[in-house]
Amino acid sequence: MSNSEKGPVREAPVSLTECGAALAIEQVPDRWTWLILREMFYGVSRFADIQTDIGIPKSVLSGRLAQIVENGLAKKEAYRDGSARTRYAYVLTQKGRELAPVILALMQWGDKHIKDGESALSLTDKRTGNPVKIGIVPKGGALPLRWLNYTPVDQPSDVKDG
Amino acid sequence: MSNSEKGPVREAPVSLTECGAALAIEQVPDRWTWLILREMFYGVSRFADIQTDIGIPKSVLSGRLAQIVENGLAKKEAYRDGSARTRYAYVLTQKGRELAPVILALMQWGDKHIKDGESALSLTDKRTGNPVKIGIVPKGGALPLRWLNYTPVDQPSDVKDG
DNA sequence: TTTTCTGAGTTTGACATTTGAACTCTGCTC
DNA sequence: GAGCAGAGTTCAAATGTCAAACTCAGAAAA
Repeated sequence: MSNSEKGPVREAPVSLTECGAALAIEQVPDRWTWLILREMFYGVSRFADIQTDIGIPKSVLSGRLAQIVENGLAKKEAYRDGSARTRYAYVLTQKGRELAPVILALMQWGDKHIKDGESALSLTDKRTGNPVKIGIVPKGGALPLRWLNYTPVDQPSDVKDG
Repeated sequence: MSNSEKGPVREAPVSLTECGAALAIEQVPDRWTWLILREMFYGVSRFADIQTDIGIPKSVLSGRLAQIVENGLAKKEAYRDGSARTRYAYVLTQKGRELAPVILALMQWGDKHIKDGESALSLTDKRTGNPVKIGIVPKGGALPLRWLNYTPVDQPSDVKDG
């Protein structure tokens, strides 16, 4: 990033109430909320599945899901597993889905700086199969989210795409 | 995003310990840490400046800064304001600076979904002056961070760039 | 020399949140 | 009508947060 270098900066040029980043942080304020959203990106949508996958206490999960729904990041949808009674799944809304670049940027950063360059998920352009990443692009130059394809790299898993 | 749609996903394809995003979240786990990093991106580096800018209790700031330094996101640098005694500033390392795409993606999302499209910061390509954004790009197609220029949009502020 | 000032903390004690375990509620299926 | 399972709620203990008061270092003023 860049600004003029005349003396130390004594305050942010954009206040907390006007800064999109600060406002976004209010809606995704903590570790658990991030991890829950990560699960939802992967398509994990049920209370118990999320709970065991990330090891969150049920009481906390319950509260976080309520916030997530209230903020419009996900919605509670009825589903029926076989002939069992109606249950609920939490699925991302458009607003929630559009957090994907944030999560992916986070992943890219973690892969580079914590995993020393090893990535557990490969991202490609669904049409061409070419690898993609998150980065700075001229306005209008980004690929739409719906062209993004992801495949786990290493461990034999059940999610795959074609 | 995309995966095959045969039944609900019951667990994430990438475990917490292998997922770059999950590992990244461990290093930036909460609201305060995000807000502190936001300050540092803007160049605010002094304890007292960060403290009053985001309204964090000193005791919490002290702890968070220690974590941030320990995780290698920033380093504590001596500085001397005029002839006064040596003091310390917290400045981002390369690792910390490379969180920029995450913060900017967050900002972009907040501007779109919380501020209804109004942005307080305009991002441009430093060489051409053309507007840029964060998005999905073919590998190798992203602009390097050092070409990024940001200018506060509206409020008469002291940070400017040319 | 002693005092004052200021940035950068630490300490304190009241308050809030998180945790894990146990409990509840609901409506199928046996 | 008993058992079961998913999705919670409730509880007490541990942990974290907050605001205010206190400490510490060293330069400068008195």
